[in-house]
Amino acid sequence: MRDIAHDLGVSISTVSRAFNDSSLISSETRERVHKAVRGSNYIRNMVARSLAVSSSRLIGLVVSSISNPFFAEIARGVHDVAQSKSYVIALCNTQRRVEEEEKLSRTLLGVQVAGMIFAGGVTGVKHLEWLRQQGVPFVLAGRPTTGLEVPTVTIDNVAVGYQATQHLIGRGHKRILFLSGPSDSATSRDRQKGYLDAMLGAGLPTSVEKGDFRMESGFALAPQLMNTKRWPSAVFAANDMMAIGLILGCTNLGLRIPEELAVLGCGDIPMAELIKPRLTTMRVPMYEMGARAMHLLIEQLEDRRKLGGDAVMLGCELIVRDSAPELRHG
Amino acid sequence: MRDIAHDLGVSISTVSRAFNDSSLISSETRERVHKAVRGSNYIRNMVARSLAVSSSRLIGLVVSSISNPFFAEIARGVHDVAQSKSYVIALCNTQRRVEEEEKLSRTLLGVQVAGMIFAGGVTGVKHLEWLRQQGVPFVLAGRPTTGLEVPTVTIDNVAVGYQATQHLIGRGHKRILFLSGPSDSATSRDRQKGYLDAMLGAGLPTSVEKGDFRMESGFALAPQLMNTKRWPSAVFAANDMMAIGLILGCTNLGLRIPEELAVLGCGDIPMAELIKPRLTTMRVPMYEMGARAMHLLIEQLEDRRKLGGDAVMLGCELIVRDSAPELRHG
DNA sequence: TGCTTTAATGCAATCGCTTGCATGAGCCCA
DNA sequence: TGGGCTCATGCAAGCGATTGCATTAAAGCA
Repeated sequence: MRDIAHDLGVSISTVSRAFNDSSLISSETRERVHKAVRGSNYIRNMVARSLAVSSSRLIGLVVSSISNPFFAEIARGVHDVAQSKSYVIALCNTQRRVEEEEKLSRTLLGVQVAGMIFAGGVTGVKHLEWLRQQGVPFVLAGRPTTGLEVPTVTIDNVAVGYQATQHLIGRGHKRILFLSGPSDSATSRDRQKGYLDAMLGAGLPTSVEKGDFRMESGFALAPQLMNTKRWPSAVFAANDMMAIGLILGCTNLGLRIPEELAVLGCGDIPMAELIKPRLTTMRVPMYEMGARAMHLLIEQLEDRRKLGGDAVMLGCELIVRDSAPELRHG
Repeated sequence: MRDIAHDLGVSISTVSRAFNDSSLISSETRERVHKAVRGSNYIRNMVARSLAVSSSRLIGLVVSSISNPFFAEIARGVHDVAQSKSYVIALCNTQRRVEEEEKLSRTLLGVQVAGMIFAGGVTGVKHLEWLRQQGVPFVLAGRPTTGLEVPTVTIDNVAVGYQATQHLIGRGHKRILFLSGPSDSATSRDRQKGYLDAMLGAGLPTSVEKGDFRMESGFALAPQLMNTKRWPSAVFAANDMMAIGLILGCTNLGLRIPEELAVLGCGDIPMAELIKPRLTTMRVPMYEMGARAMHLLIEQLEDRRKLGGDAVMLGCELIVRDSAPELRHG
């Protein structure tokens, strides 16, 4: 920057002002500076800038498991809008270890991140309170707010469960089983609530089987169903993996899907459209979740008043494929 | 830091030296400082430090598509070793757009990254030369070196193809077909070379079918095979998706796997062990690739002499499952 | 005791950029 | 013509650390 100032015969301040689009500079000079910069291969030192203005354009993104495709999608959403506003993101992977999360927060504060986004993971309220006290804006993506008033973007899982169940009911199914996730999963509980609401609302009998989100529990359900005298005509699984397991299990036993059993999943993971029959499922908009989270953060960053807890809830989209088609089979 | 210095009645320099484990300080003072720091909630400002020492502990990680599980695994590998050496990583996603890659490089240079890792993607030699000229250490992960002498970690795909084919040959297969990827894929070409080497070495006839890495091309191969009078006894597919497509296609047509056709894939994507029969495949160590890349980078960072181009080639591990088992069927 | 050596500390400049304030040039209006 | 304005620019003091050099105190040695 010194060099550029010197070449142009102006002061360093002037060059700096040109960069910052200050109104204290003539547009003519601004142009001269920009031209000179393009001509050189000067790259502005953002570290020095950060120090001077004591705020950076770094955003800390704390993810509980980057190799989980869901979180990778969130990361992509965050990244894309960050980039469009010329923020750069510092990625941290906690692998679900709480200690990591706290240590990483300190590290991120050390590099003076302008804000943070927590996706998944298990940060305690205490930690979040400490964070707020440090004065870093942050937003939570895809996890419940745990009591604290904090900007959050989540999935409305009750609505998801309700909508999915409605689809099945609308196709004439009467006996619909819900295959849940582990009982400590808020996600699963909410989806189950949506399921129950829809069933009770329609005056239908409910029936819940407990799973663990892994494919095996879907697979294991298949023989169990067939031993029942009147098995359900449809199953709504709390996630896609279990739904896929169920499909595989049924196919294995010669039960035809969707003719003899409709299966509806939740998530729309890539595998959903690869399996035969292709899985009908609720698409959870992870990318959008990341993007919205970043937008929320930017709002806070640009307008410090808005430290309040806007909570945005995203809905899901039903993706109708073959395992629970538009028209009822059989 | 000023506060701490003041509280302890020492100078700022002393505190700084305590942090840096300088030998110019008594161990007693060092302890006093550290204790005081633990007591306060002071967090060292790494931005200021970076400016002063003109080097940061930020590593730029440029990935061509973070939502691709392969790259996510690389990212995890990079992240883990970075974290263990207290580097923090700045993630950039290019979505395969070359312009992005160059713009992002500038951004990363602007935040004074200590080094960069490029995973996947398509950076041209020109850009790499420019980067080197800028004096930033960098390493390439999972892409060919394109002529320039640059530290790189890649998969030895020729060896992979050879090893996979050997496994099939060792199980008594004589007619083995290779299902290739698109012809502009160096990865596929190398695996094919390995296949050819192994087959010719064993005096067996070779036969290559052209695919495109997508599941469909595997699926489409199935009927094609069955129309052949003597179909091969085994297929080695250049990636898992095609192998899975092939399995689905065969199952669809009633061809039994592995009894009537053995199938061997490449990649070991999560789906590989979910499909029935579970896919025998070559595991490509993406995580390790990221980790090694980061190690290579750290070497350069800590010892500036080593700007040379160590190229490490990772082998793959054969994961024997059901689609091409240890013992020959049929 | 007096002088050299060594170890521990403080001072102040520096990293590259921002920004409040001072300065000076040109302009308008009385 | 001169005083007040506005506009563009430069000066210099930070931002929060690091670090070469000076300084001081303690210790060693003759």
